[in-house]
Formats: sequence, C-alpha cells, structure tokens
Amino acid sequence: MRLATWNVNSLKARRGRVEEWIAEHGPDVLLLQETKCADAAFPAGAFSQLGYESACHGDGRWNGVAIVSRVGLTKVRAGFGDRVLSASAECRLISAECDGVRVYSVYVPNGRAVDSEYYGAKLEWLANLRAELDATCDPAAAVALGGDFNIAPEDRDVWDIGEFAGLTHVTAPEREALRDVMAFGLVDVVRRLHPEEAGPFSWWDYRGGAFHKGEGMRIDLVLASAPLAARVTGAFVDREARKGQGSERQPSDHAPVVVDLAP
DNA sequence: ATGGTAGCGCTGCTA
Repeated sequence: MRLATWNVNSLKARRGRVEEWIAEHGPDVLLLQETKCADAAFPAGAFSQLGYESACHGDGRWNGVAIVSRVGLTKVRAGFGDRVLSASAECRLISAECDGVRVYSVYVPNGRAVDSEYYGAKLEWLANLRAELDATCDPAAAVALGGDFNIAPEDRDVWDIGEFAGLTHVTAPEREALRDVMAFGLVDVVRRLHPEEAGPFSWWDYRGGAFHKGEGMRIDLVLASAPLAARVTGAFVDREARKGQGSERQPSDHAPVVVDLAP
C-alpha cells in the first residue's frame, strides 16, 4: 500500500495538480489537509473518475480534511465524533478504515503566537487527538496518522533554529504534546528512515524565496503504529510537487509525504 | 527594514 499525506492549501485551487500527482504517483490512500472546501462542494466525482472513493470533512473557506482511497473506505468518523469539545468545532480531523488500516487525516491548529489564546487551543486539540486515539483504535493494530502537525519535532526539523526564538512550532509544550500523541504507540516513519539527516522538510513559506533558499520545516508527518511501521519499505517527501514549473497555478506551500507499506 | 506571498472573496483574516 502506498499512503500519502498532502496539505494542498485549497483543493479548488489545486485540483489539477492533485489529479496529476495522483496519476503520476498512484497513492492507494491520500490524506488531504487544508482543502478549504465545504462538503457540498467536494469534488468526489473527479476522484471517482480516477478510481478513488473519498470522504471529506469541511465547512468552507478555512481548514478542511479528506481521505481519498482506491483500496476501500469504510467506518468514516469526522472530527472527534460525538464528543462535545470546544476545540473540535473546526474541520481538522477525519478517519476511516482503508484495506485494514485505520487512517487519520490530521490538521493540527497553527497556534499563531505563543501568547495568544490559539496557542493554548492548539495544545488542547492535541490532547483531544490523543484521547480520540485511545477511544477509537488499538496501537496493536494497523494505525496511521498523516497530516500537517504544525510542529517541528526536533531542532533539525527547521532550517535554522536560531530564527525560531519565541515562535510556535518548536516550543517545548508543543513538542511534549506531540510526544504524548506518539506515546499512544506511534512511530515517526520518515524520521526513522532518515535518522541522520536534517529534515527532510515538507513546508516552505511562499514568501522570500524560502523554497529556493532551503528555508523549510518538517511539519507534515506520518505516524504509524508498531505493526504498521514494521511494514514500511520506503518513505520520502516529494519536493518536486512544491516546484512551480509546468502549471498555471501556484503549488501548495507543502509537499506530499509518501510512505510505502508491504502487504 | 516588523517586510514578504498565497487563498478566499471583496475586507481583512489566516497561514
């Protein structure tokens, strides 16, 4: 199974690129974030024509997540289910079962600034994600979370930690909240396959030629339960998809993260 | 130098 995750920064603006990318890379399951797409406007028919089922959770101009699969798509759960949580109103989580794997498309809140209310909401959302895992799946089974976590797990996951003093994405409480999620029993697949490297980065700011200068961050992650992580045969970030060539539309500011799994 | 770019949608917010 080829599993991929991609923050597309508007599915409407990225339709052509996403369809081209699917045709070129043949993901069996593609997890999307920042679709900025209400469920009523989700292009399920376009994915269907490519041979994929889909499930979406979006309400309009911000956020929005989806799962696209050609190996089955059942037991869909949007958001945090029936649990009433103040931080769960936004469309940032959807999960389903695809070919025996429980997959979660995750879009962690940005947090904006450390001294803002949004930073606390980010930490609360991550605690709710851990509770969601405890309530809905088993780390002894095949489980995968893919998405934009808006956290760089280590200093080497940003281009220059000196530029991040006092900023979100690298603070100790955020990293601790991520570790609490992973303590469910999850492995950072790309990091495990690239143990000695910085990055590989998955996001670069649109501004200031950051991609060209290599000023990126590794904030898009695939986290797998131990039984699923044992099936990993390869993992990479597709930097090509971040380039602007060959299309009238801009690329997303995120690159897809791809993980290949043995049966 | 408190900038810069993209998306949404039409004003300024979010990232």
